[in-house]
Amino acid sequence: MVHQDVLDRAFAALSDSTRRGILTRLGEGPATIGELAVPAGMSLTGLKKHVQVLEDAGLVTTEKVGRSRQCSLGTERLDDVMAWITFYQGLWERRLDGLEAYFTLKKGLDK
Amino acid sequence: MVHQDVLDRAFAALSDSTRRGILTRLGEGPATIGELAVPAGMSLTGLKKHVQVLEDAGLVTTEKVGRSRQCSLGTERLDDVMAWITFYQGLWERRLDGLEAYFTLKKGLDK
DNA sequence: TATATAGTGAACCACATGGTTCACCAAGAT
DNA sequence: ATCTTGGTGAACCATGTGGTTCACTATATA
Repeated sequence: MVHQDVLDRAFAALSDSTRRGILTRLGEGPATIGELAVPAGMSLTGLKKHVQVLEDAGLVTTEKVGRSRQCSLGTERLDDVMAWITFYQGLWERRLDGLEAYFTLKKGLDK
Repeated sequence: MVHQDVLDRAFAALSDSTRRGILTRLGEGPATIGELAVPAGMSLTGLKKHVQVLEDAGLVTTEKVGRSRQCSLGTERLDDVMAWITFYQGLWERRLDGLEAYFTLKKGLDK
């Protein structure tokens, strides 16, 4: 799928624990590819790809400084992701309400 | 990756708009594979696979009734997903605080 | 200037994903 | 008893993903 919307890319970027780890690390401040690669136990090339995915999703910004690349948390605040989750939880709660209504009705009919 | 944790599976399941559409539809009440396949413009087999992904993530439960299969919203409330997003937004806000502190400091030094 | 270091791109690999068709089975309808 | 319908599993296909190695560039450092 070449054409993914913002939600697709954001959710996909977050579906990997290595990438979530990178975000967590960057929450403490910027880091280079190498500094991120060591704790991830991964090659520079491999880690770079993860950063690319995060950058495409707007979760990370990078800047080449000297011979290394500084990675920082990006501009995407995940508001849309949060909104979708909240929306879903609304559906879910209403589903529960429906079940409760059903059982209440059933109880009423039983007695 | 065979061993995915709950977050991995949940985020991955939500990273596809067809699947998010299925969840939205199921928020209005249960539906069969066929009823879900029509609006998705997809074969029964294709749609069944999406439902399987959602079921593996705990987002959907299904039950065979007669010759059709009833799909409903599952037990996964996405609390952990919500928690992660909230955690991330915390990181992000603190990052902003850091920038603000920096500029405040810089301003102080400039004058 | 020579050497070490940080990152990058291309090529490759195994496996996952998102879809299809086809053959089949079980359950309803006639 | 036959026919139709809803769903399923297997096989297949193209593309994506998560990782590697290797050759290379560009920047520091000695």
